[in-house]
Amino acid sequence: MIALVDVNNCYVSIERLFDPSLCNKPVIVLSNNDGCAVARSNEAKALGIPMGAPAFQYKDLIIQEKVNVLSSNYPLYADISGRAMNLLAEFTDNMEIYSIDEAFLYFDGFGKHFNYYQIGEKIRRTMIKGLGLPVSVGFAPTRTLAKIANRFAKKYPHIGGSVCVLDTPAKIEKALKKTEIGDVWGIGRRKNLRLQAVNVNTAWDYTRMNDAYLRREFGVLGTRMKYDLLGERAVQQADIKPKKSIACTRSFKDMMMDKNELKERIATFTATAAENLRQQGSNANMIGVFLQTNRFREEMPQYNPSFIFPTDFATSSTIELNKFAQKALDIIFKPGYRYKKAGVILMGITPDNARQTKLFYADNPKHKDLMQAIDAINSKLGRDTVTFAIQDRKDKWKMRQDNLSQRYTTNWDDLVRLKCF
DNA sequence: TCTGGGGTCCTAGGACCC
DNA sequence: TCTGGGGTCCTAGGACCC
Repeated sequence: MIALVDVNNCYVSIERLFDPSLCNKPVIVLSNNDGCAVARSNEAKALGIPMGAPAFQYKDLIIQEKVNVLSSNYPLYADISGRAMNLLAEFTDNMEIYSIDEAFLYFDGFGKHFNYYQIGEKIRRTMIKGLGLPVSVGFAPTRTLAKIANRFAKKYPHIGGSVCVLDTPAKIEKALKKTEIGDVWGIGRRKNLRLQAVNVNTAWDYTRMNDAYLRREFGVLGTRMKYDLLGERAVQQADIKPKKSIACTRSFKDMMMDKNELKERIATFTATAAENLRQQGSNANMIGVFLQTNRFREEMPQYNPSFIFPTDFATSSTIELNKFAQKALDIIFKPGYRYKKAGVILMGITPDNARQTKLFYADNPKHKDLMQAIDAINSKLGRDTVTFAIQDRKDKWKMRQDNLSQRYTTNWDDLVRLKCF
């Protein structure tokens, strides 16, 4: 069996750990620049605030219903997520961390008569007691079914208290018949529409489709999904692999026209991406840069250029990468447009120990030591202690974060304070 | 006024090889 | 009139995930 464990309303639950007054109240957490709702408490969901809702469109409802609105605090969420994963890792020797708030736990070889409800309950108790986070647990023979089991655990918490076990063909069939096809893991908006057009409305309907048709219309993923839904493992566990692309992209608070300001942004994005690249011990062979105007302002002229530069050699040096990034910017920048978003993407990533050397070009060997020194200082004394001269010292580009909680677990100055009465 | 960020995988088609 | 067969690699774009 495979368990999918996920933290309920993850970011909201984490905020509640440090501010219990948020419990039992509608709460939403917003994306960068306080843009869209990316996490909602059950109370907020009940008010009809959808996932990804732009905050300004729900302003009236938020005021009227006294919805607590928070800016996202990613360093805090990443730290708590790490602790949650450590706790979960105690339950099995084979765990796949799927996202910041979910993990697949493999219970292979535990036998038919193992009591999965009990282990599910134990996981829930452990997470509440050890960390204060509410989780849902879904058990099933395959990953796609475990996702469905997890949905049921959330949807019908009275059935065994947020644990759902799909362990017999009869239970699986019943669950599939009750699951709309659009809610299946791997069916997005497009495929949902195409399936409904041929009268496939539930996950069960999908398993009744013939293989050749699924292969032709939905590719290999289409047939794999069918068998996964029937309880045969067709969707394999993902290995832990280094990333194949590393990006740093941001929307700006205001639209931007000045090329020098964009140069600074691109340099800063490159520095961040390169730092992540070095952290996984890799080098990049290509760097892509893009600009975007504001797509929501249709009356304004639109321009969304991008350019991918092959670097002359595999490198993780911020200095080298930024040279290419700036060249790319020179190529795509056109004056007169108001840019709303920009980004840098590192691609063609290869590990440090499998580096293709070039005959005519080489990395400056001094860069490696320099980067190591910079990374060491920044990791010890805080992000952005050492930056490149082209980078602004942040103040100017501060995101809109009107309701940011403290970095309770990642910054000494933000530790929780207790008062003695 | 205001609308996120960071990833993965698959496929078809082109270009190339012997 | 008529023009093989069997591959690999790369890329852009689409679709999906949280």
